[in-house]
Amino acid sequence: MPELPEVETIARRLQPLLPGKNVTQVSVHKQKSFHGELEELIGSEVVRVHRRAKILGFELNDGSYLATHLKMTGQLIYVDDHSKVGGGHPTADWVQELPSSHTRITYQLSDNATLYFNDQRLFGWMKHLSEPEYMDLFSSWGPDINDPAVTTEYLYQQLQRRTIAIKQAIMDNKIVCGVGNIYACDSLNVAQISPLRSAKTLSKQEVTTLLEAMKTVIERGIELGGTTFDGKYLDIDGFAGGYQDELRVYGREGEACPNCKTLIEKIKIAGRGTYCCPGCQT
DNA sequence: GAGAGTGTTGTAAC
DNA sequence: GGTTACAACACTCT
Repeated sequence: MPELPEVETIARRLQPLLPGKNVTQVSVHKQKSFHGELEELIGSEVVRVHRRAKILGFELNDGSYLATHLKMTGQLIYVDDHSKVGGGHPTADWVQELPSSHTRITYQLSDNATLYFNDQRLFGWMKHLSEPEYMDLFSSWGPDINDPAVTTEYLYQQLQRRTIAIKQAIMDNKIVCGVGNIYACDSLNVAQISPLRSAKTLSKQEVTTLLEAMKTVIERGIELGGTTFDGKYLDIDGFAGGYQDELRVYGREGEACPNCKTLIEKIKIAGRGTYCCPGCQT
């Protein structure tokens, strides 16, 4: 499930690979997954790979952008050169079989490189946008969680206006971007705050603790290359991330809390599975 | 074999 | 404006 660390990992891996390459051919296998005019894309050169919130943007040489949101099951897989067995960029074995039944778009690039957009559940998308259209994607959103603009003061002011559960609040893009279900659960466990607490009841000290926990957990997620569950998130070479081995509470119902050894519970908040410790998260 | 659960986000309704 | 419910979808699990 791509959240900020997963998308950031993809951006960092693609940045040294894509700039300077041209789009030579595009095959859209599922019309729903692609928005824009294909003809305008052919011949474009990738200038830069960029992430904002959970959106990945490829800046092109004409000033337009190819933007993508992976939603829950999207993957971007990069293959250096299918004809070079064992050469070039290393990939998982199954990558050699692409395109698969879940491949929605295939981009042929110069130097025989290929970029596959796979998306099992068809929620994800790729859009070719002008610069203003691209910027407009973010117009109603707050800053990224790892943006220095997200200070205790900022977050505290935002939370003071909300009566919703704190877990829901930190996942709200209008407040702060990039915190998904997995990292929200883990951050609240680090901060020892109950996900059920109404947002406005947090003291300034608790907001400070929570913010630090969120930034630390997200940073650790980036360091380890993201979280892979059931193969739903994969890096550009088809391999899994590493954070799932360090998860504190997410997906660990019935296991001991890393803080106090109380058994972790699974509850539901706003229709989303939520894992927390009834012992130390108050 | 039917039904529920999964997770992100925009939208519509309150 | 905040909050809530739901739709978009395919696949797994009960």
